[in-house]
Amino acid sequence: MAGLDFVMDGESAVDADAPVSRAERRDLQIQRVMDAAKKCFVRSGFQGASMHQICAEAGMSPGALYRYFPSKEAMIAAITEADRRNDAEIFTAMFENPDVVDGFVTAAMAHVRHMHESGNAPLFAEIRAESMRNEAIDRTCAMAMSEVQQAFGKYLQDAVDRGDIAPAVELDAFMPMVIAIGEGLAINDLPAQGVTFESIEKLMRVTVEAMLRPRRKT
Amino acid sequence: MAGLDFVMDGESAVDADAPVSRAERRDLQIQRVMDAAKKCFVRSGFQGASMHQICAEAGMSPGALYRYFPSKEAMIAAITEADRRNDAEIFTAMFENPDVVDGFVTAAMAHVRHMHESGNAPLFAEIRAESMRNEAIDRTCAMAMSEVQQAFGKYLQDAVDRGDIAPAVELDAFMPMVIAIGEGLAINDLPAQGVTFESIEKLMRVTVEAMLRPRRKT
DNA sequence: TCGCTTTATGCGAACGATCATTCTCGGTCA
DNA sequence: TGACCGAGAATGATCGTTCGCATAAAGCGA
Repeated sequence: MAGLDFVMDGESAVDADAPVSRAERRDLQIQRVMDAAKKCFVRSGFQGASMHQICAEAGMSPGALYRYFPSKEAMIAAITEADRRNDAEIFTAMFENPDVVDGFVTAAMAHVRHMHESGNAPLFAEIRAESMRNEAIDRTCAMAMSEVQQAFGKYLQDAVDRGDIAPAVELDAFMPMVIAIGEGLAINDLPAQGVTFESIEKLMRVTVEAMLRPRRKT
Repeated sequence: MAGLDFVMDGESAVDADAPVSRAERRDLQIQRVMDAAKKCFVRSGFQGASMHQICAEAGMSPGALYRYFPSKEAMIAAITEADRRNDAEIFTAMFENPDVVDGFVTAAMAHVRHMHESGNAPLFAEIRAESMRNEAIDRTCAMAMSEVQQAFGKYLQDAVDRGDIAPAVELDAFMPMVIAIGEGLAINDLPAQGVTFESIEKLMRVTVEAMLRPRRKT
């Protein structure tokens, strides 16, 4: 009788599917829904993707899906936050590089690479468009990015204080402009247009160098 | 009985609405619909804005509106093309400036200014997001911009040939990158974030100068 | 370990609302 | 008179969401 306990059987073969607690399984299901939702949002946009499509992609019924997310808006918020937080993490590596220009260029290139490989550019464009009219999404973005922005500001200010760099404009103006430029690169997925990573990095280095250590006069 | 004809009453006051031919009136109505649609698309996005909302904004019934546009998709295409063409025109002034750096910076600043004043940034973001998943919209964008891009390429090539500039990377890579950066600036509406036009122009000039006339070595 | 209750999970039909679009018909011009 | 225009109800489809019900798992006193 005890031999029929399939839970024990599963454990002896692979521990990939069997020995999961209630809470673990729940997290797994949430992840499953989010993966499906992300795929649908990339394909059709937030408003364009229907809950039925997301259900089909997740292999789940509407009744089941709504056990994990109370509404479509909550799903959009969750996807947005996860995506923004993921992007933000890439930049944290920058703060350990003592050379500001090199640190920034390296981090930005990692971001470009990640955007290209993950195919998340359409999702990012969608998030950006949505955040301009949906204040809740805008706040979600701001929250997820605020830590990196603060760290970035401090990173730059330290470099200014020690005389390593002398930005062409005040940091208050510099930060938003760099972020804007970065977003442009993120949305456009240049490698997909045939631009080599080498070209991107070269031009980015020249640009950042000029912004942070401008020539005396013109 | 004739005194009840309010159309004739209007003529006696101002000639702004009365003496129009059938075709002229049709163009006027089309413009009215497009203005309303643009407003709704800015507010709610392409998918989020309903035809009923657009009808209400235009002060028109669905039956009337569908006399001028066969479908919502056609309206999206029309709005997209008009917006892209409008943006493209701003850049044509650049090609008459013999100084490439100054020409580009001046045109780009005009674009930033226009984006800020017209409040079209959300519409642009929406267009950009939509063009990544809707091939028809993508083609509409490409068509509207192709002339300016070609002219821009020629403008730069001429400057290269006469030794005025020496871009940090090949023009084939330079063009998409500059466009990407420009889109980032367009979406972010920096003046709305408190960044002054002076700061934007200064950093832009430093950047463009560095991209087109890079320092010898690093 | 056994039965019993409680809770969590999943399905899929069904809901009312809203969607883009069409139809019908009366009015207005050339 | 005939082509065009406009209103607004109506259409079928699809939307996000809910409901009822069945099953599986966890909790628990004995």
